[in-house]
Amino acid sequence: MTPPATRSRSGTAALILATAAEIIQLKGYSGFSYADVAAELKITKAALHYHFPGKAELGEALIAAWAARFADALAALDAAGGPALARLHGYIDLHARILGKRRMCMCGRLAAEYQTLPAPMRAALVKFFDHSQVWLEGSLERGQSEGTLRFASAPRDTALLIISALEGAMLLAGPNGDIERFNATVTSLVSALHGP
Amino acid sequence: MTPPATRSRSGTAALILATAAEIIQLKGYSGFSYADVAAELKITKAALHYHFPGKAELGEALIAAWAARFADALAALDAAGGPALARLHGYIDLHARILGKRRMCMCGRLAAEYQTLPAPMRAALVKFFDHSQVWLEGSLERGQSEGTLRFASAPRDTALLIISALEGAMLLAGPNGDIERFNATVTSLVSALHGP
DNA sequence: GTCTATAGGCAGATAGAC
DNA sequence: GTCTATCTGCCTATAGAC
Repeated sequence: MTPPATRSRSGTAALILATAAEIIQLKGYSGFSYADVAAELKITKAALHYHFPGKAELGEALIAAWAARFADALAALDAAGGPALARLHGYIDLHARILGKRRMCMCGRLAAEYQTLPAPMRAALVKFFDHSQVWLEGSLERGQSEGTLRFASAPRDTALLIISALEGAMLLAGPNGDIERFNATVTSLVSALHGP
Repeated sequence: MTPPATRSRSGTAALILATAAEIIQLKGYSGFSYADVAAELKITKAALHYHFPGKAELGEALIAAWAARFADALAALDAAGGPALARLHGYIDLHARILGKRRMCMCGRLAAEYQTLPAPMRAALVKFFDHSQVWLEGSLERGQSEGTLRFASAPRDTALLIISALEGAMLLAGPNGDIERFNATVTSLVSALHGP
């Protein structure tokens, strides 16, 4: 049995990834430091450099781990094989769960810093969002042929709208702290995809 | 005649605000420094501290100036007195124009960093987004009674959806660099508010 | 208003002992 | 694998001359 990518590293490396992800969701890439992670794990900065040579490499590994977890979640929704509307709600719930922990999507948070990120991190981010878009596009096409979803624009453009709305809603939930606002936005989005 | 808030400061202060806004849109609040602004304006950091005592105060002034410009633009749309759909397109165009300069909404960019911002900046951000929401809500109600806009959820929730989608679309335009993606997202959004 | 000079702190990173 | 110790550089901010 091949272990998942996230666990192919040593135990400490996995702890570092988990801790760094939390801190990045809070402070962003430019705002977090090896010192933050080291203090949280009660090890030294030098130990971090043993596992990840530099901040850029840690950043890459973080996106890769996040993307892998997200891909697993989408694959689980595929395996469940429900109707398109259920898949859509499953996708939305992935985001709602993150917000429930009072954080935002790590990749959305990093996307805000895109212009200042090292090239490998940029590429990984683009790949992450592309994957979501393709998955959603498939679900939307299915919903359209089932007749359970109604939308006027192309499935691809509608997928972009869904991703944008969810990431944007998480962005605005910060300033309000208010999950109710996120839910209201999502309800509005879903009803727009139902058609009247 | 009372000069507008943005120009009540000296010429240098206005230059600092304009330059700092550009840099913050690129690097964010935690990523930008007095050194960046000073270098761009070819003055010293100490001169900046004369006009704005610290980074937090500069940050506050930046949001205030941005909000004032945005409010002026919305007031101009009010004065134009067009139909609801035109108001909506006007609101969207404000964002498209920013993206056309390869930047994103400064307040959206700052919202991503909300958790690490000083309290006065947080409060100013909340106020900014609330103002947009109220303005949109009014436009949506008008469109609904005119019959030019059709949407199933409450005007307030639909306003939240619009703001979220636009901010999210700008967020995702970074990773793609691609204005076409933004436009596709917006088209999808508008068609969802037309009803079929 | 703008400058030089500098303080004090934290960043990312490395060398080498254990 | 983890540590101590240290380097270099940039950060925010201040004092005081011009």
